[in-house]
This record gives sequence, C-alpha cells and structure tokens, in this order.
Amino acid sequence: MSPARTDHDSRRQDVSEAVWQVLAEHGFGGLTMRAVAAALGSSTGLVTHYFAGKRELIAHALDILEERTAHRPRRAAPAPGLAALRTQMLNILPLTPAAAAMNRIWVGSWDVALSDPDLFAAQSLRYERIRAGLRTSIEEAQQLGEIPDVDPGRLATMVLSFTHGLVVQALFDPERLPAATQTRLVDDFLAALTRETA
Amino acid sequence: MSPARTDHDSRRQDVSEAVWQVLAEHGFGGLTMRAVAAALGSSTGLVTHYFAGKRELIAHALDILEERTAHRPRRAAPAPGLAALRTQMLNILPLTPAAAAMNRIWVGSWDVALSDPDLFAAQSLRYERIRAGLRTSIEEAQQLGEIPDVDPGRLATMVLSFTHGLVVQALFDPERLPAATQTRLVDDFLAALTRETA
DNA sequence: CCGTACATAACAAACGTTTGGCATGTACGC
DNA sequence: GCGTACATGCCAAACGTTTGTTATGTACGG
Repeated sequence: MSPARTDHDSRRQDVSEAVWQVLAEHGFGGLTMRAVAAALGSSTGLVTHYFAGKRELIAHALDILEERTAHRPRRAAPAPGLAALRTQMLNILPLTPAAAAMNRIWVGSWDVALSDPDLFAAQSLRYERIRAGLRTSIEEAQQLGEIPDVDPGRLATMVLSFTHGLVVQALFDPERLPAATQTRLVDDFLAALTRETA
Repeated sequence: MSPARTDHDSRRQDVSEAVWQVLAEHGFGGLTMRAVAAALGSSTGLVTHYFAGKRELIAHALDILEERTAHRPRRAAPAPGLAALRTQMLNILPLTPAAAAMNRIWVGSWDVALSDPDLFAAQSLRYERIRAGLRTSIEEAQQLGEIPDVDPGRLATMVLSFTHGLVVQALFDPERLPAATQTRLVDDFLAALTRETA
C-alpha cells in the first residue's frame, strides 16, 4: 500500500543486531527491552515498533542463530562425504571470536528454551534440521566407503553430541581449547569414527 | 550459642530443595525469591533469613549441583578402567527423571555462568574436576590395555564433550533418546574410542 | 529478657507494555 | 500542482507489575 520511507527490513535488522549484541554480552538473563534500546541508541518504542514484544525478540534471535550457523562464512566443503562432515563440525565450533559469540548465545538460549513450550518445540526442530544436514554428509561418506555402514541417524547424533559438548567446554575454557586444539579433537574423533566396525 | 528450636541446617536444606524445584521447572530465568517462597509454602522473609540474597541462592544452587553430581545414587563401578569410565558417563546422563532434572538445571546454569565472572570461574573449576575424574579411569584403562595410549587429558576432553552434548540432545528430545538409546550411544562411542590407534 | 525464627509489609528500582503525539513520507481527488 | 488524507517511523512518557531488598512486628525456647 504505502512503501516505507525507511527500509523496514533494514531497520528491523538493526534491531536484531542490537539484540545480538546484548545477548553476546549479558546472556538471556540480561536481555531487556531497555538494554536493546540502549545498545541501539534509541527508545524502547522503536524496539516494540519492529517486534511486538520480548517474546518475539527472543524467537527472532533464535531464528537468526540457526540461519547464521547454516550460512556461516563457511570454509567451502573441499569434498563431499567425510571432508564435508568435518567442515560442518568446524563451522559449528567457536574457532573465531564471532563464532564464539554465536555459540555463547546458543548455549545461553537453552535455559529459556527448556522452560518455554513454544521455544522448546522450535529448538527441537532446529536440532533435527542440523542432524539432517550432518546425516547427508555421513551417508555420502558411507557411499564413498569412508565410514562404516552403521545407522547414519545414530552417527549424526553422535557427531552432534561431540560437537556441542566441545562447544560448551571451549566456551568455559578458551585458553585450554584454542582453535587448533579444537580442530585436532575433531580430527581425533573422526578418526575414531572411521575405524568403527559395522 | 544456638538455642535452635528448629534445626537450622535442616531448614536451610528445605529452602535448597525449593530452589531446586523452581529451577527444574522454570530454569534460572524463573528463579525469584517469591517463586522459591511459594514453592516452600512460606514467605520471602524465611528465604532471606537463610540466604542473604539471590546471588547466594544461585551460588548455593550451583554448589548443590556439583555435590549431587558427585554423590549421585551411582551405579557402582563394576570394575576399574573402561568399565568405570562407562559408569561415570552413565552417571552423568539423564537416564532417570531425577537425573534429567539435574541436567536441566545444569544446562540452564550455563547462561548465568557465562555472564558472571565469579560463577564462570567456579564453573570452569567444576569441569576441570570432572575431567580429572574421567582421566583417572582412562589412565587405569590404558594400563589395562583397554584403551590405546594417547594423551589421557585429550581423551577426557573428548569423553566429556560427547557426554555433555548427548545430555543436551536428550533434554530436547527425550522421546528420541530414551535411556536405552543413550546407553547404546555411549557404548558405540566407547567402542570407537578403544579402536583408536596410538 | 534475649536471640532466633519467621510473617508481614513496605520500598525503590527495573521490568514489559501501552499510549499520545509529532514528525515525515506516499496516495490521490481536484 | 496542490491540499487533504492517511500510513509509517519514532520518541517521550507513563502505565501497572514484578523484582530484590530491607524494616518492622510477633512468637517462643533458653
């Protein structure tokens, strides 16, 4: 009807960015309308103008979380199969400051998501999608003979378990687990996987 | 000194229990003085009488977390080495409702701990202690020739990574990951570990 | 009495949300 | 092309609620 005089989507993304910034610094416990407005240098009115309420703010933040994980400035998968799987794992891990911020938010979201039915369902779906992506690479690897032919779904769960657990430890002890060490652990894990018998 | 007409420590533990209950149901985001008092069927005055403030409440909750993790009604380790390691992993996983509640609180504490320097340090220490426990079993297993002789510290990190990641997935998808499935994943993981070359 | 145990109630601060208003743009009959 | 009509962007302020904390009062065993 009446085109916005300022780009609505662009401005909305500015708000998203502010939300992101607050979450990275103070976690979900510190996410308030005023904090977002302050990070944006605006009033709380602006925030509610683009997001109906705090609930929508959180939901949107979690959406961005998944989207950024998927479309990360990713190392291009050098090859299908096992190499692609390795790349997917590395793309999740906090190997860079930006990735660390993302993971901090991710881990922080679990407390909220575990107590809110809607967010819980959404989060469960997200993990299912991630596992599906891993599973694709696993099946490719199996066809290439790089991984023994055990149930790919179970393998995907194992891979995601290992990766997520490593994320948590890396966040709480970044000095002990720098990027190089994380990468090596991933390689050790994958080496163990490929040796598993069918 | 203490004309205790009620046992101070006992009452204090009642408050702890109420804190536990609130955390299990609503997470750290829902932990308030009034919620604790309500769960206890008392006033907030009672709560503040035993814990100076919310901060102490949280700190105490995390202490309980570690203590309960340590003194879990644990399956006795059937044998040293690999069997003990397996038992330790199973003792962490949410295989029972009580263990699930504990893990839910544990996972939820990460958001708070990641944004509070004191809690962060305390949490890092806790994980180091857990890894130390795992490492002991790993070294035993290595002496028994059950696990190849790679750096036990790195192995402990891998084991904890896998276990914690599995905890998170199990919490978000309990139907897909019942106790039996979790146990099987642990066995698969350990089987892969033992085949790793030195 | 005195100190512990707790309830009651008040408090300021912070919270999410709503509202009124002032701009500033587009749409359109004329 | 111009003025009215209306939608959008955003601020400032206020709303009522909930928060953590503190002060005051009552009951009672020693």
